[in-house]
Amino acid sequence: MAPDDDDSTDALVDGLVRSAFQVMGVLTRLGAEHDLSLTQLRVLGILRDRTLRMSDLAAFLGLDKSTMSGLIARAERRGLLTRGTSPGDKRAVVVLITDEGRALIQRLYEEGKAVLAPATGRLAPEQREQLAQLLEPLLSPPLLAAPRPERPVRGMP
Amino acid sequence: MAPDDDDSTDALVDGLVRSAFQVMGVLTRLGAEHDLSLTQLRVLGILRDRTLRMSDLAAFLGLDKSTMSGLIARAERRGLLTRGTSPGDKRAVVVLITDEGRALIQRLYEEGKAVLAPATGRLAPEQREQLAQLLEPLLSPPLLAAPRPERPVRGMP
DNA sequence: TCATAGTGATTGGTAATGCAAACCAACCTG
DNA sequence: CAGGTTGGTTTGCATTACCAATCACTATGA
Repeated sequence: MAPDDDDSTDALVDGLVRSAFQVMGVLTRLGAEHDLSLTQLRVLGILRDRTLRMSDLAAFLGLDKSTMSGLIARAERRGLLTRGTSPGDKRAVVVLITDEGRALIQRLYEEGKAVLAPATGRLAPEQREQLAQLLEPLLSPPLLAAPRPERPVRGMP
Repeated sequence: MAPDDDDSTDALVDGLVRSAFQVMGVLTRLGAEHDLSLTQLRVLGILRDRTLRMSDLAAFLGLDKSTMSGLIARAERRGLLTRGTSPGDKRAVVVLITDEGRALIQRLYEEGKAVLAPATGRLAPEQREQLAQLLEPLLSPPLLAAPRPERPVRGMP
């Protein structure tokens, strides 16, 4: 059934899942310290260098459109995001990050790096580079639906 | 401030965070198909080869003890877990996985491997092995609190 | 030994998250 | 321009998660 049902895949999946939970744990804790849920944190990360419409954002996050409304509303109420109307389509709502939101996510990113430093520091710089490169192929075509990005994507998804 | 404030760390953190979100997306979707939340899925994964008390489980997951009660109650209602009393301490409640729970998490693990196969398959077996090995140092001493494990931990955390 | 402090778990209250269904508004197609 | 589609919001519901308070049992010390 599985095309690569060997030990190397087992060990890899195991490591990926464990590292994912570890990273999520860090992000959850870090976000909580700033009253940000994981999803809100992610929204800010996505919008840091992009502007998306509600439905694109929903597709990106794998969430229902209706979920977005409340999510964006709360973030907007806190001044982290703003709603704007799309010039081309009067129905569409584009979500923009505010300066305050940008500052917050930037700060969180720095904090995240610092928290992960004890872990990443266990690798030599060449190893870090190698690890990042090995992860790349796993990320390129996302397994989950992503909206048509206007430009190549970089940074926290 | 950060001890390794270089490009290799930036790229690595970026890759780790993105892969984490990707993995979580897969697990969330997979779990949802079986009416399992991410946390429930994780609980099953943890208890697959272990038996823990409520508070240990809470510490492991980084959640409040009170959160566990409802979580375990729902899983118990579905027949995936059972509560038992600790022999040594009559206050303590140990949580055990049932055969049904074990079968479910095993099935999910297989499905997870299958879903991730297109991604992991982009790497050659040696690369997979190498990636798993590079991840290992990041995982060994967890950044978040973990309960005193009675025996070395393996498998989905 | 027995009162008291501490630990393990549950309960009740509140907020956030997420889905589904119903809905309105704007677009698009014939 | 009528009918269908798409983009968002609203409402209702279950789950998740926290905190504070509570109950049950354990452990401690006078």
